[in-house]
Amino acid sequence: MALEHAILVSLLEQPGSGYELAGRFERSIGRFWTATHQQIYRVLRRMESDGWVVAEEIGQDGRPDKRSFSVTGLGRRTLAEWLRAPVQPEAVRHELAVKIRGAAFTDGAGRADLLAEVTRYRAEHEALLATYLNGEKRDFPDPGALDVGQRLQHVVLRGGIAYERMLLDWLDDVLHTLRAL
Amino acid sequence: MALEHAILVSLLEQPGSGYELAGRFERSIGRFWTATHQQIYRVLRRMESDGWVVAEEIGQDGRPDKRSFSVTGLGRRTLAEWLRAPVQPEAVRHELAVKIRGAAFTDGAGRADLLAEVTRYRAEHEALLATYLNGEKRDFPDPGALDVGQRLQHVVLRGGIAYERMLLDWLDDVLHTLRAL
DNA sequence: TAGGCCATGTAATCCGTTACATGATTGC
DNA sequence: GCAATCATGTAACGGATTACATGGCCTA
Repeated sequence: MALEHAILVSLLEQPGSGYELAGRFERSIGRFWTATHQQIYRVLRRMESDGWVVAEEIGQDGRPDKRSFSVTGLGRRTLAEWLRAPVQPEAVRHELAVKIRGAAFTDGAGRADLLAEVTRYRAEHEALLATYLNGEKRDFPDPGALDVGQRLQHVVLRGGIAYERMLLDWLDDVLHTLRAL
Repeated sequence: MALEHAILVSLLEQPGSGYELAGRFERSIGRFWTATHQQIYRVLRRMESDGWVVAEEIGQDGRPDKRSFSVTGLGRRTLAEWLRAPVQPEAVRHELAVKIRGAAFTDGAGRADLLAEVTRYRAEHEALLATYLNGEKRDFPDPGALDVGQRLQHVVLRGGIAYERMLLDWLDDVLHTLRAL
């Protein structure tokens, strides 16, 4: 129910085409809201017909034409209204936790497999933390000299970093627990 | 794609009716996998016709009859197979992060509203942490004397506790950042 | 007597995922 | 020559959400 709003925020930060938005959802915004290009094009069409965004046709040579979207006054007001509404309780879907509790009903081989999988998962998140820390160094080298938008982007990134650190610590706890069974 | 598996784990821990499962998804399992009773009944019907679970009709007086489900051998094997598969990358949906970045495009009143909302959200999660800690004291008073299933349930609960603590710290960071704008 | 709990469902709609489709350009 | 990137879509399916429906019992 909030892909529209994530798109509005992204387009306010920087206007762009559906393709460019899909790229951002793969990178920065994807840290806290995921979407595929199919979803983005569909929602963008609806947002356009509702007057939340307008497209500017940009002819390019050597490249397909693109439609660059910007947020209208109505879109801005719609976002402001949504910002005032309470945060909806989020749908939790933590597959690894289900698997860990499920490990009580497998044999030793199954548990060894889970241990290997947790190790792999941990390495993935260690790499993700490294890219976050890299991005922080690159984008916010001097935290004292940031404008409002950058300070807000930075605090969200710090949330991602805190989450990954917490996750790595907990995965170590999980590995110890599985080894000690 | 894994509600089935969450239900299998829950029914292996303790057989029960659709209604009872819905209650568990509101309480303990809902910490890492949410589902409504409508979803549960639908999936349960499919699982029954696939032979993953069997129902036992229990007539009750003064109460509607209920159908108590247990996991079959096939259900157990299906779960074991799923446990061996890699964890799917999770779909992230962090509405609050979208709102924080969106706050760059509102006025002072909008930001004051967001600050109030973050404060409310923080209180909610403080209460949630308290219930987790309470549950930990109640269900795992002596961590040295637990069977395999309990140790796994405990490590998952510790994950929830670590998450809530991390979240509260980050929300303090967010509140400071919003106040300093 | 009103509201909450036990117990199970149907129907409509919306959202998300997966697969498929097109076509030019640039770099290895 | 092949793969990746840019750029935009359609179609089918399945999962999730929301609303509605039934009905008896128990407690304040």
